[in-house]
Amino acid sequence: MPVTKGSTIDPARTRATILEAATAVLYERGLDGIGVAELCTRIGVSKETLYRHFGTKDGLVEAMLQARSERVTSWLAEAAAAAGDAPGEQLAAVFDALQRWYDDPVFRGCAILNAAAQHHVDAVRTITARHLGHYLDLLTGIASRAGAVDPPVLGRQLLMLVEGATVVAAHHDAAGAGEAARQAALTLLSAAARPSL
Amino acid sequence: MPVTKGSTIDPARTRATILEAATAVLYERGLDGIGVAELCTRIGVSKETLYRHFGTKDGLVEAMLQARSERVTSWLAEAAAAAGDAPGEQLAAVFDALQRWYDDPVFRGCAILNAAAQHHVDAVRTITARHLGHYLDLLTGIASRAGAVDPPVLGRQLLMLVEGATVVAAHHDAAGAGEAARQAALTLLSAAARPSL
DNA sequence: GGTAGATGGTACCGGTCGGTCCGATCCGAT
DNA sequence: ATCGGATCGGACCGACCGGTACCATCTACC
Repeated sequence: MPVTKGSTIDPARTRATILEAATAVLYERGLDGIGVAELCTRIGVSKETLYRHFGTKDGLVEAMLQARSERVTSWLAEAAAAAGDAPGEQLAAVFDALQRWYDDPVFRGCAILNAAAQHHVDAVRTITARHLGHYLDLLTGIASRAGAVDPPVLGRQLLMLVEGATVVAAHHDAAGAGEAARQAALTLLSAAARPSL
Repeated sequence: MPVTKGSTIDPARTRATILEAATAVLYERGLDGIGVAELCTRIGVSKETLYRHFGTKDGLVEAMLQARSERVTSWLAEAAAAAGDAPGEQLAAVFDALQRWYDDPVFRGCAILNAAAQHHVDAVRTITARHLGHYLDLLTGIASRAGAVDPPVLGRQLLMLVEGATVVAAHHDAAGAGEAARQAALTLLSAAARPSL
């Protein structure tokens, strides 16, 4: 957790290190749950360095949420891709990946949605909307390849299952949330692909 | 018992007024987005009165979330009950009620989940879990009366749709979120009630 | 009219907030 | 050997935080 500055003074590396450590601490404590001073001691960096890299606390938050969105989105997309070409398999893989996330002891819900729930800054709302948009694209693609009658609608319903499962896992009971959502998702997928049955 | 009434101006009414006004302001601004001083001027009450009724800011927050949970839960239950005895109709009524909520210009997601996303206090987490539990009871009851093979599982899946629709409506696009979720819910209900088809 | 509780208004408290600044130190390149 | 950028550690700032104290005022009941 302390700054592991390799052999070089490398601003880019310092920035990345701050980002990674700050993400963990702010996720655990909440954006307003820790001040900049304590945050800096926890991640082992001076206030001046943090402010030189990110300007303001809000700047750090935005950079961190943006990075988190990209990481999580590609992580889900890769989980789907690794499951092969069958849309049903890809969808199941997405929810299996989510369940693994829910089982992480530090899981506290989606960091981006948590941030949007408390921070009214426009930049955060923009990042959040785009984040959900990326999820929607992934799920709509699966719906489309499954031959759904109305892929955008099914994609949206699957997005609701993803987000709903995350909320339930975070605030009610994480055990089996991913599996329950996966089963519901596959039911919707089948019904949409063969509406006559 | 004749005693007790030493009161004069009606503290209970004052308390209720504070609770109602504070709910609106804190929902709009976020729990940490406004200080007690400004909050008091906004709701037209002195700090001393507020602190005498609720002890601390956290006390106010907890009382407010508890009241909100009860109001919203009974509101949804009544919407379902008003739809008659058919489980499918009741379920549809729930999502129709949600869509009306989403269409409110001040809609910013579920106040209770928003609070839980930022506040790590145990009392808030407890209120949130219980709140979701009440939703779950309502939906599991519908699932059961619909003859679902496994009412608890279907109830949980329906809960995910409710919460997912709320998240999507709050942070992505409110238009038609309730309708999309309703359609998905009815599909799940049909599939669970007649698994052989 | 007297009295007691409820309230408003306001000054005040210690602490913490986000953010700035400066000197000392470290490091890689020259 | 030296120099310049990156970093650290901490002092410092004004503003605001949640919370308390005090007092004048108001209102309902006697």
